[in-house]
Amino acid sequence: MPEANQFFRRLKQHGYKITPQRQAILQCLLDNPGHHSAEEIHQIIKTHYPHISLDTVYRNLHTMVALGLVIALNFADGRNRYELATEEHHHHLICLSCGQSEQIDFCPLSYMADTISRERNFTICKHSFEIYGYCHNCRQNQK
Amino acid sequence: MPEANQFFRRLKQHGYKITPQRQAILQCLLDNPGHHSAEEIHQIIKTHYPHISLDTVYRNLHTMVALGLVIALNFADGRNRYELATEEHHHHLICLSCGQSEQIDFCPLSYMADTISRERNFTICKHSFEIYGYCHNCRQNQK
DNA sequence: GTAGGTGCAAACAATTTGCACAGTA
DNA sequence: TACTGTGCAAATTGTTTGCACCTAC
Repeated sequence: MPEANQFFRRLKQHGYKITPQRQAILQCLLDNPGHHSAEEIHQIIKTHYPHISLDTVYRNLHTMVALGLVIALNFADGRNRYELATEEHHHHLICLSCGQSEQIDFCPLSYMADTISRERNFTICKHSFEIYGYCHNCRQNQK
Repeated sequence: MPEANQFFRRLKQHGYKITPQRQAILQCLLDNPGHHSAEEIHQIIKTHYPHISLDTVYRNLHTMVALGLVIALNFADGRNRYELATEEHHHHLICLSCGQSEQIDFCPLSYMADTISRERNFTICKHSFEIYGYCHNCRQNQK
């Protein structure tokens, strides 16, 4: 696992042990680009590592977010999604019918961040920009 | 309640009855501009209408969102916020420490909506754009 | 060997639902 | 009167936590 090593190194640097569970979670995120819920990640890992518990997935995603290895997204369905922090920064078009999402490369914050920090005296940590609606396929099927 | 009548009319048009609970919820949103969680709305109403149940608040907010009278916002803390659909469209700066929010009048979608609908073949229903960080006060206090 | 990590089960918080009764139209 | 709406309690969903055992280092 070539790419994975940089993540293991960063875990170690912060005093975290490299357990098989942590390896599996990172490998899963590397192998499956895009955002996934904790439940999805758990299901994917279980196919080749049946004994991992959902709690462990949550716990480790949480620490990986805290270390900046992983980014957490909150979508409108009340379920968090996670993706590797290395992925290009982007936002999403999310279909309310099939749940599929496409990327939007444009980020409004890139134009606003400086102005907001300065004029509003606000330290920006993270942001969300997601667009919900119906994709081409689902619109067709509903007619 | 002058302003409230237009909402009652729209409920009636769709075959919904005007119950005191529904009146109280709408009045609460009219009297308290901005977004509030279901729990907050329930607490506010209980001060002068002690017998309303939280379930009823949820149920009615849900139908009001479906009718377009109310808008639901999902913030990062996993609790939905609701505001009247008549309020000026805006987004938020949300402090991760004190939870207070300020409005941002700028909406990135106003510049992108047409392009996305056309180029991505996507029917836009709603969107989120919220910026999280630390407000001036909280940054001061943490030092 | 030892501290941190895991799995299990139980706890939690936000929200939804089934059901019998109550209240609007 | 008829049927929608309500309150209560219980169920559900996503996530967190306490605890005893396990394992990476």
